Amino acid sequence: MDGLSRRERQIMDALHRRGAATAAEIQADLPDGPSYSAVRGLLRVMREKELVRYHQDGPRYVYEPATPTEEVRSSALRRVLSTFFDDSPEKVVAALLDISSADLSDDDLARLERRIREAREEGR
Amino acid sequence: MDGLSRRERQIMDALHRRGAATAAEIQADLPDGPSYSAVRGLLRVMREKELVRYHQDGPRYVYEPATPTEEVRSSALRRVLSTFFDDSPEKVVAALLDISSADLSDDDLARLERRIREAREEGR
DNA sequence: CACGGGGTGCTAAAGATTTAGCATGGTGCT
DNA sequence: AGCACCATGCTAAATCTTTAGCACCCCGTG
Repeated sequence: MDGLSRRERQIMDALHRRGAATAAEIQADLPDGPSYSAVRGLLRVMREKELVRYHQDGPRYVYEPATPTEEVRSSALRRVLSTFFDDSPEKVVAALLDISSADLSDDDLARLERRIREAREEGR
Repeated sequence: MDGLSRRERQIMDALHRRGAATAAEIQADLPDGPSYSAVRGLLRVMREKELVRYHQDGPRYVYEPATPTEEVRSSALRRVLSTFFDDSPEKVVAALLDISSADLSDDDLARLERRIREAREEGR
């Protein structure tokens, strides 16, 4: 079985976004309001599949992704890069600016610019 | 029903990557070698759900995504941005450079830099 | 013309996922 | 102690996905 089911993905997303969460918090993040019971059922299965880790926090479990967010993050980015942007980082940056330029201060942009300049200098 | 099933996602990915494809081409792109028949079954359902469009090309159908790639693309990026990068474009750029700096020529980087400078100038 | 090849549609069954609901256990409060 | 509350585990059923396989159609060729 390759890949996650729909709900599993939603849960993993919530977990990566929050870092760690209880069943109730996860439930709150999921679309179409599944029941609490349903969420716990899912989590049980995901525990068995080792998709999530958990540790006890007083009376409840706190879940977190079994594979570190950094890892998943770069493969997610890679996937987007290759399926939607033709493997062109430039296109990603363009889209990124499109999406969020409204929310970017001049400082933010300056920081971006510097990042790239640094990469350039390193590369020579 | 919100979101796609596992196979549906795989198919949509293939379609976005290729722009358009026949059932056989799609099959070739899918993990775990599903049968041709299975692929067509999926496609039939997806047609009904209006996830894909198709048009006849001689004897066969050529499929394409029902919603234009640009749209999906930016929501995919948004999703990654928010679930993995804390809504910080800068972090995305950093990761992007990490992932692909090997493949980026100096020119590429210069182009990136310019893009950002332009955005900056526009914003003032 | 008959046949093979490659496409289509469809149905029905196998398999996964997702859900509800019940049983159980701990904690804190009166 | 007994109750309410909030967790947990589990099973069994509903639902959705995914698959195989058959029937049909069109086209090119021997």
